[in-house]
Amino acid sequence: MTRLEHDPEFDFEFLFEFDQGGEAATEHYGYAPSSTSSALPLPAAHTSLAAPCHDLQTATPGISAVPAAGHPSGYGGAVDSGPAGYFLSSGNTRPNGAPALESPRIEITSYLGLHHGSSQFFHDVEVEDVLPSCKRSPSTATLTLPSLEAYRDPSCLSPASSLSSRSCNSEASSYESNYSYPYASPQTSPWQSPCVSPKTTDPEEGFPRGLGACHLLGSPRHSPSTSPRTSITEESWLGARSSRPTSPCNKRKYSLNGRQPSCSPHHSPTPSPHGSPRVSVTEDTWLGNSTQYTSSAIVAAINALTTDSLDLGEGVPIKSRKTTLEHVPSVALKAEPTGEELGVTPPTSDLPPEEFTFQPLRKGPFCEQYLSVPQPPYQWAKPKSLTPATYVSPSLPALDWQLPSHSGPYELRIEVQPKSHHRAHYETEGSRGAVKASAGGHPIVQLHGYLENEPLTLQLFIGTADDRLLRPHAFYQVHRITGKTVSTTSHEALLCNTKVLEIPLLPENNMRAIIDCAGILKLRNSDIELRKGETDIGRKNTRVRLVFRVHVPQPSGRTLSLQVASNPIECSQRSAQELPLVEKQSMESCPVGGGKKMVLSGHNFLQDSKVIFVEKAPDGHHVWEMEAKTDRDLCRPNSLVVEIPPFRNQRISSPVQVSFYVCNGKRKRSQYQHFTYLPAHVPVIKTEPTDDYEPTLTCGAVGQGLGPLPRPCYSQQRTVPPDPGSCPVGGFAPCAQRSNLMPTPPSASPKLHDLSSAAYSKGLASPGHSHLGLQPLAAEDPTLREVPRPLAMQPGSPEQPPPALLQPQ
DNA sequence: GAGCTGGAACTATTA
DNA sequence: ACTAATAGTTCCAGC
Repeated sequence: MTRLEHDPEFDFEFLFEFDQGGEAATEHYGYAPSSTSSALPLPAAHTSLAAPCHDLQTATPGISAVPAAGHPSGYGGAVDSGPAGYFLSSGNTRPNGAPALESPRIEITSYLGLHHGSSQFFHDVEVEDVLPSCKRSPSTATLTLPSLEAYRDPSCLSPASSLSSRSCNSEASSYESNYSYPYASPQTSPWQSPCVSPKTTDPEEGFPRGLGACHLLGSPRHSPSTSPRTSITEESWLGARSSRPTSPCNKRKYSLNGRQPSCSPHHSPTPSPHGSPRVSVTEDTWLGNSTQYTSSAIVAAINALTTDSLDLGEGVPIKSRKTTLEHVPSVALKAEPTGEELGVTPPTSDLPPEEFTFQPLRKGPFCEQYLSVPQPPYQWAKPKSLTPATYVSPSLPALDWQLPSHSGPYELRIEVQPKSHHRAHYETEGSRGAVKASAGGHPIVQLHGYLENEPLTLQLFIGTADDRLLRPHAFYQVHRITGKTVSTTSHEALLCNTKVLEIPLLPENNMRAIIDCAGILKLRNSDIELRKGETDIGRKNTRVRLVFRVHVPQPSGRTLSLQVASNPIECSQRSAQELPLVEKQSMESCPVGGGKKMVLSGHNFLQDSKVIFVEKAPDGHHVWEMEAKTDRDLCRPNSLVVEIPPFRNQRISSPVQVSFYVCNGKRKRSQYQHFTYLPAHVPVIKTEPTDDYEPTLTCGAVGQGLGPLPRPCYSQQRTVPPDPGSCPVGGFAPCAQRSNLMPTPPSASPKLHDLSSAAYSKGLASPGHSHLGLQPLAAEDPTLREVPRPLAMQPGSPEQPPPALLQPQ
């Protein structure tokens, strides 16, 4: 097969149509309700993505399970003849403009709530938003965050709540910064978001829409008020701490050593992330300040609540929860009342039927996921403070979706890669600053091909750097850095447990952004691993990537989403100091005979470093291992010259993908790097991924500016099945992630593909599959997570197969 | 004084 | 079960 044959799919893009026309929606999946879109300036539409996007993704599983008569699930939902996907029925819009869901929707299983409670939640919020302002419930102001806090898992909040991150502040600061944001204009503001009601008259109007309101950016931890700190009294703060799960206390015995006097929450050295802001925010303070809060603030608060709920679902570390349980009585008491206080009112008749359907889902499975936690009494539908315009439909791709880095004239490229090492900070620490570039300065990202005058929003989140599909990293979160040294405005958003930094991409800057505002926060493994549904382990899972996304509005009203991931970044202090790291290799392949010299550049190379070539069987075990000769004399801490060993089989007929790693000791090994042995006498096959696009392909958009060597090679980016022919997708070099890194080959003219029904219906057709099949199963369904992914889904594969082909098996 | 950093102590986990 | 090695967290100190 040839790639060309599949180009259309290969290059597929995620085109999200806001359905302004109303019909397109049917063709593309999951889309923003026309109403919403119509009300919002295009730019706004993409800016923030929102939770909604998660809705889709999260919802998918559940939805897909349903016969979905005419209800395409989320993005993939497109059913050829069916009604517009998800929220798209153009003709079926709610009074408020929000598209009405079709009856079948009821079939959505609770599953949605289970893993995507957040989305659901968002959805609810959105729904609420849709409600006329007159219907808003004043009760919003009565939201008793503290109670909710009790449930909240600090860890979940940790990112935001962490003192170190000064989330409270940062959040607040975010808002503040937003105010100052030059592009606050509703029309042009990069922050604009479909989520935010354009009609808002709130003071915060200038503030990045969507971001504040929709995204919760306002993370719960962040006091809605602009000055969280002030609103937090010392007492409340301490109190909050006390509630902290303080995992360390449970584990550590510093007290015994005298190092840490007490584990008492009150004395906890590390202010509980969770605690705090929320808990610390007394009703009084909240209410008191609330007056100054705009609807956005309220939204943020609501979001916070939602976040909590989310946390309960996914984000809340059980450990924390356990702690909470220890205080169950109080918690329960608090929580219950809170719900009451919240004045959560059951969905009223005002709400479209569709929206009601969500109720059960949310409460049921969603909460069940957190068995140990008392169920929050509050109801999702409650928040009604949002303006109609704030309704946001789930339209943007979920964070764990694999998106291309370029499409048509557009290309999102990392002009300057981040350093391969960046010590992440814990919540208990102060910030360790922004991620830097290896040559000094900071990473730079630029969107090429965009000629409009409308600013866009660049999103940044911390993604994984393992061999699986790129997805938000469970143990790391992006941390917004502010200060004199930070020149780039940014805003924090929280999407389903993942912090997203939103940075303006301005035409006057050539759509180029210097990422000097992004730090990395490390969450305690124990907190994350214990949360239900989390299957990833934190131990030795210390590599991340910066993932950038941009949503480009298309003339057609659709939105093109592009994504690019940086080179891996080692975030562990120890690993960074001890483990060898290969950043680049001078060659990607050579004939089976070997003998050629390959230069590795990276870190922590020793004269005693060994380079081991390995061929792995599909099941992971090593079929062949060979130590390559290294030139000790040429060995430098940052470079190593190695002679390619001959492959075990000199008669291969097709390229064979092997791996190699640098070893400094028993357990000090670098990540696997990939290398391809080519048949000795067979001409290089054009389709061989590695060779064709060598220079650019290299990590495509990602690799530039890294040095003399052709390209950085990271295992996760370049994994090619040993035998291309065995690829389930037949010829496609299967690799979702690759797409992010590798530009389309010249021969394959980029085409703007939208996630049309055609493409997605295939993948979505079968119930139970995640939309597009691109979405990491794991993220959605723990059970699926355990299932080994077919090679076709491996990120490292050379090319990204069509969505339809990437379905999990 | 706060934010960054580099180091290292101390605990937890794994081999 | 015990010990050593390794990894994760937290704390300290200097800039």
